[in-house]
Amino acid sequence: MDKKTFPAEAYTLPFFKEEGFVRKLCPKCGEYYWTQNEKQDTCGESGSDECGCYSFLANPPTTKKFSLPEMREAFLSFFEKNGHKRVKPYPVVARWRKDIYLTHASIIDFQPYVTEGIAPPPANPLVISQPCIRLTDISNTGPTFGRHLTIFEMGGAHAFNYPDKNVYWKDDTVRFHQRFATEVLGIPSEEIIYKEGVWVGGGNAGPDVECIVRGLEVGTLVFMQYKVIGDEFVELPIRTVDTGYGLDRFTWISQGAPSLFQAIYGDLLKEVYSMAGITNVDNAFLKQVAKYSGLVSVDKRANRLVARKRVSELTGIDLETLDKVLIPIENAWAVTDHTKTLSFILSEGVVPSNIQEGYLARLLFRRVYRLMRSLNMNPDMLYDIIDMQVNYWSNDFPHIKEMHKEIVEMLKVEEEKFKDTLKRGEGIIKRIATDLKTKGEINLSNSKLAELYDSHGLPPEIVKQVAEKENIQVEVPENFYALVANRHMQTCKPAEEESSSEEELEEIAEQITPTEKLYYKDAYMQEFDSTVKKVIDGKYVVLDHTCFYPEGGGQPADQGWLITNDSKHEVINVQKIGKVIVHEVKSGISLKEDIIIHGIIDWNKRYSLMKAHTVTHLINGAARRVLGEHVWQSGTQKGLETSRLDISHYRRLSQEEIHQIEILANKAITANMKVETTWLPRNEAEASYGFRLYQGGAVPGKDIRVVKTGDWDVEACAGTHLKSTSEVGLVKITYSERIQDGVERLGYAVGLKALEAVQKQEELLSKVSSILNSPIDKVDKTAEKIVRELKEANIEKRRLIKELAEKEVVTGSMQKTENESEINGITIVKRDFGDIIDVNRMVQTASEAIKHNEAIVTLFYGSDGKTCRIMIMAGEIATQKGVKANIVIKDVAAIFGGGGGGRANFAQGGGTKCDKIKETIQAAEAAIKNQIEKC
RNA sequence: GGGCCGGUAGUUCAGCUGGUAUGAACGCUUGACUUGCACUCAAGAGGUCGGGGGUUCAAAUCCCCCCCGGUCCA
Repeated sequence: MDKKTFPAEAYTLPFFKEEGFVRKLCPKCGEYYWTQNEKQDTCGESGSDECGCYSFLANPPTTKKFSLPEMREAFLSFFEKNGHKRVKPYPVVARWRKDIYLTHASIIDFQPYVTEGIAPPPANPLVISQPCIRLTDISNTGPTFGRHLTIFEMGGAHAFNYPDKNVYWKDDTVRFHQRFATEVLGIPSEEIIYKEGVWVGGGNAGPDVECIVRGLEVGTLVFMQYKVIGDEFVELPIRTVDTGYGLDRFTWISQGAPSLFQAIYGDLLKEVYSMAGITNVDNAFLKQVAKYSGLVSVDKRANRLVARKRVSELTGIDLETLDKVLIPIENAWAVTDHTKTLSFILSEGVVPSNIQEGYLARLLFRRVYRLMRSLNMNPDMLYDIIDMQVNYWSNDFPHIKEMHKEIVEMLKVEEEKFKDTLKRGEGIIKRIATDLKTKGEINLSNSKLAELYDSHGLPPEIVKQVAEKENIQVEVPENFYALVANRHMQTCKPAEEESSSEEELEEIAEQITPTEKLYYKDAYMQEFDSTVKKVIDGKYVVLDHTCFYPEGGGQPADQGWLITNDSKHEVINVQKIGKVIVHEVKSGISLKEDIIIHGIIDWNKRYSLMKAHTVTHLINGAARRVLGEHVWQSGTQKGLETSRLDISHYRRLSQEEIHQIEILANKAITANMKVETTWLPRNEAEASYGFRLYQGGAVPGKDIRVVKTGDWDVEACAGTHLKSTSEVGLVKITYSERIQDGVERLGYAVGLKALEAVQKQEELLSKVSSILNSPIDKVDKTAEKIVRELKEANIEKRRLIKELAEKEVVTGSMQKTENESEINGITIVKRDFGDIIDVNRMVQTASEAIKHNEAIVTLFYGSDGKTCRIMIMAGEIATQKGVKANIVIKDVAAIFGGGGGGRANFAQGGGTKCDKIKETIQAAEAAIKNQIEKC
């Protein structure tokens, strides 16, 4: 897609004119910018185009130094004074959205409900300081001296302009920025450059201006006003002012520190330095490099090396020195940053895992672990750093302290898992090394290196370390991670497909007025009268209002009947399409629009599902109480027989924990708690109950249905619920399993079904007890004994076969059926095993015979009428005399319609033409004789 | 959600193009020799080859489905 541009008018604001800003074209990067400084001849931004370099180092443009909390407060109160309402930060885990895992900008908090006009903003205009996590910047964290971080605070001043209500737009937005920078921070007006840009993200777009101060972009003012459809920009009804003030960057320039990390972390960073054994950090040196650090940008395919070379040219410091001094410091910075990110993510109950947001936590942890390893730090120091981070940030984010214990616990479990992975990996590498050495190779190929990372989680530097101990050379290519990405490209298949009939239904449903939902008015309503609004394809029926519950939130759809004066239609499925509820009936040909019907739902089914749904909330609350605050629902399905709830947890559940959860849930049932459902505006619901509401994931809409079960549990939930918990009667957890790393599934039965489940277990136990002929309280001991005896019997059987074989040879009991002939001192022993075609028997007997006499060849065969077997074994001497059993078998097996193979001293074959077995054996005998004679 | 790797003795793993798992090492048992801190030697025990189908005379091995574990990426 071509890069879109906006005309100059889009950026030409009264403010610029009034204040004497002029629009210039930057000769280096080719972008337009606005400045009050006549002499300014580039946009000044320190980036890969080298339009400028940092000039705030040891020379802050502000009148005083700010700490991050001071900067945050200055920002918030400035906008507060200017009509903005201060809003509390949202979580860093964006559970209210299904398209992303993490909050990576302040506007994320208000998408999509506010920006699309579905729900009103909590205030308008508003101001917020939002902790944001950007893992895309993970490899830049460190090398860019703090311009990139995985976690930072975005100061967001937002205004939402509706067609009938304009708050403020571009001009005021830039004025606010200018005033904040000059009046509050004291930055000289002519030092602020506004660079024109085009912002595109999350399906929206609009012009933006980037605010540059002494080489560093400190803020971006975005004017979201388009929706991106294909190549087109389409006007949005709501225009959103989306400003991002980089509070960490503002803090940095206010202190003029060599790096942002020093400005933000202060003593905490010094502690990390000392743990890493980094002493005497040379700030003058750092400053020299920092000046040009804006040129550095590492992405997946490009590299640190090119940027380093350029910095080396500009500073005149040789590459080796740069690396030697910088790498440990950059790593220490990254450790400091990543541990903050981990503290934040884990404090919100993300459990490290191999999927979804849990994987992001794992990625961070493993990176920190590796960085610490490269700094020769003791892994235990991680917990000291985490302690410091928790203390450092809990002043402003108190919930982190509350989760301190759980954060540490999860990290400890995660550390064990990574250690296991590494240990496993070492074994794999060693084996590969031995393998390579036997082949006479000394280099590990790039593809192997990529495979080790991709399939076994072994980072290249660790592979290198281990392999080189084994004398295998490893060259880690610069584009290593691109190689890994390529592996994925090659194997990725495009997946698509969406049923067209569903789309059709959606289109039709849009035309119909929303169905009134009687099940929300009264969940206990079983019958109703209604009018048919629409019949589609003779089987999809839309009513004026209904108490049929459509499938959703893990609760299956209701079933029942739609009855007219002269017909009865079975409802087999109910779905919600848009705002319309569609009943699928077995045959609805006779249903016509506008006729009155009487609806009856299958109440037994529905009532069971209501019990299951309410009990799911109770189990969820119980699990949280037993296991901790990191427990979140990650999936659920209600059913008539059993229901299940998947929860996040970092360990397998013990039986004791399961029993504890079961006990608590049953206590909650007997506590006879009221289940209250209320519709609340999104903002209000979030304010009263927090984001824990979103147990079932993102919930659409302006108003949210809140289901509150006494003081036990509160969730946003669309399901039908009991009035009181005591109606459930009983819940029995029947199983638990691990769905994914970090996700445990609990299965349970409710009410009478729970009793049935217990009775079934009982029946099973008594059945086992009667089979074992043992009293119930001793079945375990009896079973143990029986299994042991069975094993012993198997062993005995094998021993007996061998013994039998030995005896047969010794006593010569083979005589009757055997048939011996001799040639050149080699005896050929033929034997028909009759219907025994168990090769093992033949083998045992043959090997015993050969033990006694190495100068024989056994030619054993058998046939059960369907298949026949032939086996030849030759003793040492016979083999020397030229017997090649495998060749004989291969040659003759065709005669009885089969094949075979093996080695010179042993071969076997089989076939299906059992009537030809005599012939086959004769041929085999002849072939063996032939081989011996020829030798 | 997608991709990749793996599941064989108590443990860590071999087992190539189907043809005896006399599998290897460590651990275990017994004996001998020694008694210092991975002793040595000898003998021995130990395996529904993750589960279920299929192909085949014959499957740990090939094909399909499922289960379990690991891992990378969204």
